[in-house]
This record gives sequence, structure tokens and C-alpha cells, in this order.
Amino acid sequence: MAQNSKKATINDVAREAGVSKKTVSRVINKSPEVTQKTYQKVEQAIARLDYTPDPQARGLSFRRSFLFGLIYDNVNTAFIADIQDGVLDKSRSEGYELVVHPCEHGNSQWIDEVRLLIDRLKLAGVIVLPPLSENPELVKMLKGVDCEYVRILSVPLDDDAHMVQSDDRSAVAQIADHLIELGHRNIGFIHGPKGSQAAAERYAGFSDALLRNKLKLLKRNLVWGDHSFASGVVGAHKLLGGKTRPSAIVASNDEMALGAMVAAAKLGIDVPSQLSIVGFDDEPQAAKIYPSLTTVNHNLKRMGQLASEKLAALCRNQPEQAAQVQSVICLDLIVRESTAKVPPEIQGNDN
Amino acid sequence: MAQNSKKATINDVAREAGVSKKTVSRVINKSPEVTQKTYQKVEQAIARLDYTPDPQARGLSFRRSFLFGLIYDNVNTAFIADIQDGVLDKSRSEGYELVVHPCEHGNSQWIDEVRLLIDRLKLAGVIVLPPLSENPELVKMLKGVDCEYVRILSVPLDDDAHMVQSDDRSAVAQIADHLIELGHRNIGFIHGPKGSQAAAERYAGFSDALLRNKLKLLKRNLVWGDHSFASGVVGAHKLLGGKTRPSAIVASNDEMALGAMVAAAKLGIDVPSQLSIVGFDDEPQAAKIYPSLTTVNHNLKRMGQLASEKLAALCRNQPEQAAQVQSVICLDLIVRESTAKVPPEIQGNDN
DNA sequence: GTGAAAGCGCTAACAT
DNA sequence: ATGTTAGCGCTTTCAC
Repeated sequence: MAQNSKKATINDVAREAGVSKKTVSRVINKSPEVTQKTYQKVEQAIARLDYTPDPQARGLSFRRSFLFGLIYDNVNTAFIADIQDGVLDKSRSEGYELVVHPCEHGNSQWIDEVRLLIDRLKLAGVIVLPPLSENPELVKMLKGVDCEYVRILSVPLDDDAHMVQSDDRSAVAQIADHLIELGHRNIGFIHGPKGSQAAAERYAGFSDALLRNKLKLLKRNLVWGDHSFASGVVGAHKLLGGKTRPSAIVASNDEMALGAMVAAAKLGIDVPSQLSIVGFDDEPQAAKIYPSLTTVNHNLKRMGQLASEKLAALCRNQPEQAAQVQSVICLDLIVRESTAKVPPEIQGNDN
Repeated sequence: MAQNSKKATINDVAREAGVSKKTVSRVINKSPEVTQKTYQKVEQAIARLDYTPDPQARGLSFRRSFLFGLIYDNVNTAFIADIQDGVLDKSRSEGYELVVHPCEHGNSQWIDEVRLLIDRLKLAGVIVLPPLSENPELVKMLKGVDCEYVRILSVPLDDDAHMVQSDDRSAVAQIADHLIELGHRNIGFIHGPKGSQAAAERYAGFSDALLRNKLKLLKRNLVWGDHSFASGVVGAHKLLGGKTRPSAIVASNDEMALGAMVAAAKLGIDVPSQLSIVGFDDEPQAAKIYPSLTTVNHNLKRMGQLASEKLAALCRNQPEQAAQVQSVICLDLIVRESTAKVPPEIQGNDN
């Protein structure tokens, strides 16, 4: 419509519709106690004036903004972009804008900073990404403050209204099953950071599958990393340096799997004919190398969508509705080029 | 400090300091017309009450929020994460929070949507990422609206106060020089999307260097892509399919270079002994493959920092200061493993 | 240099 | 079912 000199306010609409300010306000807030007829009159006036309520003024009255916050650790940026994308999908359609807030890594004050952000901006709600979402102190703070939250997790640490959880454990079990089906018996594992529950969960899935298949969990087949590329390189070197090296390596995330691929290449070990490698996350680059990486699709975008859907419901004061939004995401095994049958010469060698 | 039951307001501070509301307001806004003494009294009261002004209320009066917007195309997510990181660095220290706004790709209404966002949230300023930043319609809209802006660009399309520019042209020239120095004479180029000025600039840098070195720009050595991985695969296949294939390939960005690496691997052409490949951007994955990719560091985080520094200055109404912040970024050639001397058997073959 | 009153655009509480 | 009054926390008049 014609861009009038000034933006229309609630007063203009009230005048135009011949009702009081408050009635317009009721319409804006979808109050049920307005006649069908008045409702329409107001709606038409709104349309005619091309009116949009001012979120700042509304917020001032409500003591609350129409902003969601995305709280994350600033380490793995590839990870957040996808979730952010999904979060935006839903939050904007629900009338919320998104403020991003990376927490300084290693700054012990980060919880206070998040509280300050919530206070200052009067955030309606926040979505917390792993690994911060695993932190019990943070959640304690969140519960004590007037701000809704939803956590994105790999472990069911909260009720359905407050989390979206990926079932990492069974996904890694799927990975192991896939390898076992290909004939692998001697499988190495590069573990994620100590302290991380997501990483622990992934290893649990690995051990589930091995035990179910009556395979031994060998100590020499487990090395520790920290989910960084570099730690994947180092971990793979350790695994591949022994006398009876594994015929397959499972890494707790794609970054480390990529590190393992590079380590194998430098050692002259061909993937997948001599060594299978699997990652976890399906980061964009997993498909953009040769051989492309077999991994598990984390559906990060979808998780972001579900999280903001839950959060919007919570902000509407409908926790039951939030709980009904899907909470657990099953992950898909994406078989690509980095896994193959176990090399015949070592078939049957299970130690 | 002790978290009192309610947040302190300007009234509490006024009472505590024994002055009027307005004087407190003057202190908050660093008005020069306040006595040194009063100033201190108020500052102390603020500290004692642990007071922070409410941005919403301030915004309502100012008709302006304390929010920056980050406007980007939702295609290349790896790209935005780094810039976002840099933008946050500076904007938060200047007292602004960041709202992110991806524009639906292919949606022709996107400029109107950006305007709506600015209007609704009364954004203090926006930072626009390429390729949207090249759009003259957008800039026209931005100039007509009460909102500061800074563009991130590869071409000098604006004055120093309103852009941060990377010198892509000379960076690609550096790349070409590097290859020529290694003995390459027959160099292929995978061009970026038609319409993109950044892509045109990069090719210009390539042609600069070749001409300066008295090498011919052969038509068969130029193929078109669109900065996607897939187009890099296709482009490299075209370049490598001919009788006298190039001994080196320059891609207009890393994504396409990664595509070229995969294409070469599938064709059984070894990189770098039989073929050198160079990218542009230094995306994280460029270093996480084997052979690792020689490329140009785009300094995205730094560009984000500079952009928000400029934007903050503009919002303070100090355009000269904004203009003085560094505007042009020089990029660094990062030599890794994907480039090597031209294979001896084809040395001297310049067509 | 400082303060009192009015108002930014909206909603809550209480009428009617 | 709708309107009136007061107020959210701050800044802008324009006095003094």
C-alpha cells in the first residue's frame, strides 16, 4: 500500500474503526470477548491503514519482548548455522525475531551473561544448543527467571515440552550394525570429549551394537578425541599404528571422521578398500570429499524447527501443546563411499 | 550483586541520587551539560542499584531500537557463520544485539520484507552480506528509510563509511602468479554465477595476471559454474575432458574447488602431482581434506568486525569516524597441498 | 545546569 | 461486550 508519511498507530485504527483503543488491542491479541462484527470492523481498519502493532510498545506493557534468543557455544560454527536456519523458519512465522548469542568459550561467567541478556532484552524464550544445553546450572537459572526455554539435546534430560532430542545412541548402533553386516569385526572408535553426555551416548550406542553381536569391546580400539578435526587425525593415527589395526573406524562426529580420512590418506591406507570410516552429523562437507563420508544425518534444521515450535507454544502459555510437538528425532544412516566390505585378507580376524 | 526482587528503574536511581529522572537520563546518554559532581552522584547510584536502562523503553522514546540486523541470502551457510561471529564481536561491545534475517532465496519480495523488518523492529542499522549487498534496489530502499547500513562487498560499490570490501581481484591475481611461478602455463578457470560482481572481479584478477605474464586466455579454459559444489564437479569434468587438459585449475570459490578435487579423484588424476587446484574463501573444510586446498583467506570474521564498527559509528551519527575504519581488506594466499610444480612431461606446453 | 509535564504505543485493571 | 484511566520506563519539550 501507499507508504504514508507516518506509520499508523493503534489510535489511528481506533478512530478509523470507530471503536476504542482497547478494543483494537483486544483484536490484536485475539481476545475471545469481542463481537464478530466489531472484530471485522477493526480488522478492516487495520488492513486499510496497513497497521502493524509496535513490538516495542507492546513489549513495554507486557514486560516482555517478542524476541527469541539462540544460545550457543561459539566453537562449532558449521553446526549452528543449520539449527539457526530451522529455528528461523518457525519463529518468524510465529511472530518472533531471533537474537543470536554465542557464549565466549572458557568464560566462566557465561551463565550470568545469558541471564543479563534475558533480563535486558526481556526475551520471551531461548533455545539452547549442545553442549551448553547439557549444563544443569544453566537450566536452574532458566527456571528461576521469567523466560521460557527449549533445549536441544542428545540425551533425554528434560520433559517433552522443554527439549528436542536426537536419538544418538540408536543411530550409532545402526552405524555399527552396518559395519558388522559388511563383515567388520575389528572396529575402532574415536570418542568425543570427556564430560560430553552426547559423546557418552554415542559410545553407548556403539557398545550396544557390539555386545548385541557378541563382539568384544577391545581397549586398544578406543581412543579419545574432543570432536575437533585435529583430534581425529591424532586418534586415527593411534588406532592405525598398532599391529592388528581395525578394518573400520567410527568417529563420534564428522569433524573427527574427516581427520581420520586424512590420517589414512597420509598413511597410504585406502578408504574404503582397506579401511572403512564413519562419522556422525552429516555436516555439509561430508558429501563434498572423495570418498564421500558415510555418516548419520543429524536433521539439525528439523530440530531447530521443532524447538522453536515448542518455544512458541510455551510462550503462548500452552505447555501441553509444546509437549505434543515431536520431541525425539530419529536419525538416518547415510551410506556413502567411505564404507565397504571388510578386505578379504583380514576377514575373520576379530582381534 | 544481590538480585533484588525487581529490576531498578530510572525512578529508583533518581531517588537514590537525589536528582530528577531527567538528570539520570542525561547521564545515561552522556549529555555534556551535567556537572562533574552530579554526574558522579548519579553514576554511584546506578552502580549501587545495579541499574541498566531498559532498551525497550528507551527505544520507544527514541523511536529506534538497539538492534542491528544481519541480512543475508540463505544459500551458503558456512559463509555467514564466520561473518556473524565477527559482527557479534563488535556490536555487542557497542551495546547492540544482533537479529539475523535470512532472505528466502528466489523470493522477489525480499526487499519489502527487509523494509518491514526494519520498520517493525526499528532497527538501528543493518549489515548486508553478499550477494545481496550488490543489489542496487536494496540500497535505494535503505537510503530512503531511517536505518543505517553497511555492506560487505568484493567490489567498491559504496563510500568508505558504508562498506567493507575485500580485494578479490588482486587476491586472484596472486593465485595466478603463484601457479605461474610453479611453471603452469595452461590454467583452467571455473567462473562463478553470471550476475555476480564478486565473481566477475575474481575472473578479472585471473585475467590481469595472465595478461601481465603474457599468457593467452584460452576460451576452452574457461567454464561457468554457480559457486556450488556440484557446479565445480561439472566444470572440472569439462576442463579435464579435452585433449590438452590444463595443468592447474582456479575456482572462483572453495566449494567449486572442492568439487574439482572430487572430479579429479574420480578421473584418476592425482592432485597435486598431475593437477594443481586452487580455491577462494578458505572455508573451514579447505584445510580438512587431503590434499588440503590452497586458497585465499577471506578474513570473514574480520570483515564482520569492521562492518559492525562502522555501523556503530554511523548510529552514533559520526559518519567521518565510520569512514575512517578500515574499508578494504587484503586477502592472504594460503598455500597448502593442492598446488605443486607443473608435471615435467607437459612443461612448456602452453596450449 | 536542572526539573516538571507530556507523551512514545501499547495493555491492565477497573469501570460500564 | 466495550470504554476509561492509569501506567510500563524512558526521553523530549520547555520551563526555571
